[in-house]
Amino acid sequence: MSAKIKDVARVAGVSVTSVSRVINGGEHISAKLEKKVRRAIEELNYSPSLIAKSLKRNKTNLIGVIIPDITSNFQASILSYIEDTAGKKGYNLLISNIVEDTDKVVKYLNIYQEMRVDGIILMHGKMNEDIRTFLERTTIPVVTQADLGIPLTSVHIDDYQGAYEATSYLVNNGHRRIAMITGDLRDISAGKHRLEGFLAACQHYQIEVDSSMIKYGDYKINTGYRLMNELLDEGSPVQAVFAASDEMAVGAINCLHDRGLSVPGDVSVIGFDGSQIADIIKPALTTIRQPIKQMGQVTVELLLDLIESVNDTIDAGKFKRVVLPHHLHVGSSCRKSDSDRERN
Amino acid sequence: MSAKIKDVARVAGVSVTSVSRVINGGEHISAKLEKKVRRAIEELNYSPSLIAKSLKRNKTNLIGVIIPDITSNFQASILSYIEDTAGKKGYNLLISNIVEDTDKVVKYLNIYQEMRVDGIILMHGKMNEDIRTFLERTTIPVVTQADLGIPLTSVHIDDYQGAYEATSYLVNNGHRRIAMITGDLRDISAGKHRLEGFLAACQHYQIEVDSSMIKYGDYKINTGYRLMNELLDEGSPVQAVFAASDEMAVGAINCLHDRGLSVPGDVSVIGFDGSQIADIIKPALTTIRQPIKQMGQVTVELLLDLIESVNDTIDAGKFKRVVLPHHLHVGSSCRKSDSDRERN
DNA sequence: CTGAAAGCGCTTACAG
DNA sequence: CTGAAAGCGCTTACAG
Repeated sequence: MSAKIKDVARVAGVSVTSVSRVINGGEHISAKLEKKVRRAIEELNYSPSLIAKSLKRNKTNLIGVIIPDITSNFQASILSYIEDTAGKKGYNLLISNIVEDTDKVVKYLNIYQEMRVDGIILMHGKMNEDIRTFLERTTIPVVTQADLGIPLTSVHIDDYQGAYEATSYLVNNGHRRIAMITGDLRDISAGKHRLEGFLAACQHYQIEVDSSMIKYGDYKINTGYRLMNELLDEGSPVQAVFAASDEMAVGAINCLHDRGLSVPGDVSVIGFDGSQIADIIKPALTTIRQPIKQMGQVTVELLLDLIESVNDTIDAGKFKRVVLPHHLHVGSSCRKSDSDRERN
Repeated sequence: MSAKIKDVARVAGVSVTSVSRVINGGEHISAKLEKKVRRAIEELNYSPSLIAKSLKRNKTNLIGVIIPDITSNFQASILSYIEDTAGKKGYNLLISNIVEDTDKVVKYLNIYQEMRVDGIILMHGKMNEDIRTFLERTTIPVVTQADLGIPLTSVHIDDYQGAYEATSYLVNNGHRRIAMITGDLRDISAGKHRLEGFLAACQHYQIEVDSSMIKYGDYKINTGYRLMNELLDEGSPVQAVFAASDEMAVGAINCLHDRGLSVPGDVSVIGFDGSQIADIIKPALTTIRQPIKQMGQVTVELLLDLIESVNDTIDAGKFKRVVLPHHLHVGSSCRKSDSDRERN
């Protein structure tokens, strides 16, 4: 139905080789020939098939992205920078929203493989055997935004350290009964490291933390609300809560408000991520800010490096771990004590 | 480097035709042959090329989606339902985030055309000549979530009516000085219709509205904040504000708070969309709720109908306009008067 | 039930 | 500077 390169060649009265050359540029061609071809393209409203081109060139300019939850503002923001950076380099994004369901990952990875994407970006932090097997076997360049315990190029912050700092901040402002609303146990990267950072800080400051003070969530607002409720119902009174995501922190704050407790008057709340939601909520959320823009950009840049060096035997098997800086952003959701002698 | 169908055929000792048949199913093949092929596939870790398959079958199972701003929770939510519905039907999404920059649209539409996507979803509401020309020429099925003034299948709510209801709600609760923070003038769908609905309601209730009471924005939080500031600085005191998006409403509320004004004590604020942000903000936002899940699902269903009927001459040229129901969701961001005799 | 061969729409050595 | 022809990795009539 639509015109092919052959049709253009016929109408222009030249060979398909020449048509291909004027479209792709590079080689020298006479102005006269070019004009004829351009006219024919215009006349036929010709649009070259990237599918045929991809098959021939063995390159699709496609990047597959696995994202845990696109409705998370933090993740959507990273994705927007990934899209922007990739788009400027001529790459398009194939996106799979796994809704935190790890079982879907392998299914999509296989589709990416069959689509012959040039590279894959993994934003999730959970693992299973199928994923591991796929990643070990594939020859497609991969960059992950988590520490999956596999020799893979990755870019992320130091989650352990971030959690340690968040907890220390609470301690240094006079809190002793600190609860944590953490991530999924199966999240072996951010989730695991943030919990470990919390526990390490508690140990350092000789703060007792029993299991009733730790609730496992999934980074979502509603979960933060529900777990805060459990915390208030079950345990001894808490002075502060460290949530492993801003969204759970917001859920916790809303729960506290609904139960007539003031933040930070009665309970301090600190979040993690530094997404937009932290700024719009009242009180403004104190949180660990991740460098969102940089994470998106660096991820794509590293992936493109891998894609372009895929034939260099020199770089074969090399991978990088990039740890980006985070920082504590102080809002108004934590009570401040005057005696914070040990800040930072 | 990786195995082709030819390799599988060689290892299995059969023809490529047979390999293709066991992979795609459908035709009858002997159990013995199938076993040989399966074993070879396993042995070679063979992954069929969807690129080659697409070229041959003239079908990519790709859907291109143009999204104005993926960091908007409302849009991201719709996208997640689009992704889910499409994924279940075996389609993958190619996503382009245009960051509200209409000039990017045609660029991406052309890429979609070259990628031979099976269908296109348009989430934006702005138009220009290039977009119009493309849409009139293309043979690719398109579904839009706006009324672009072109014979195209579309699914959206009645924005005019929604805005009319929102404004009426404010009036019926005793407000007379009502400002509107609306969308971009170039948004000829939602933006235009919501403004018209507002103006019509004002006229109906004989409410005077001068141009200083209307501010043009872009649906984002920061813009809502800035425009609310302008409203307070310039004009006579407002009693209520109708924002054309929840995000701008939240920005307006934060601005009011920062200036020491109470919502809804001093000023009522009503939003539009019914995204998650409406629920998490304090006070809970009164807003016009759009059926987000349904919008995503119906959009994909209609697009798949178009894709599958593309060869039916009977359906050629037919298009549908689907108008989905919205409803007023009452939160706590609007002052309620006892004398609301005319409540809808 | 199975296979040889043409063809999908391009690109790219190779030759002139 | 230009073109004929092979080939990218599949699918699918057609024949047996």
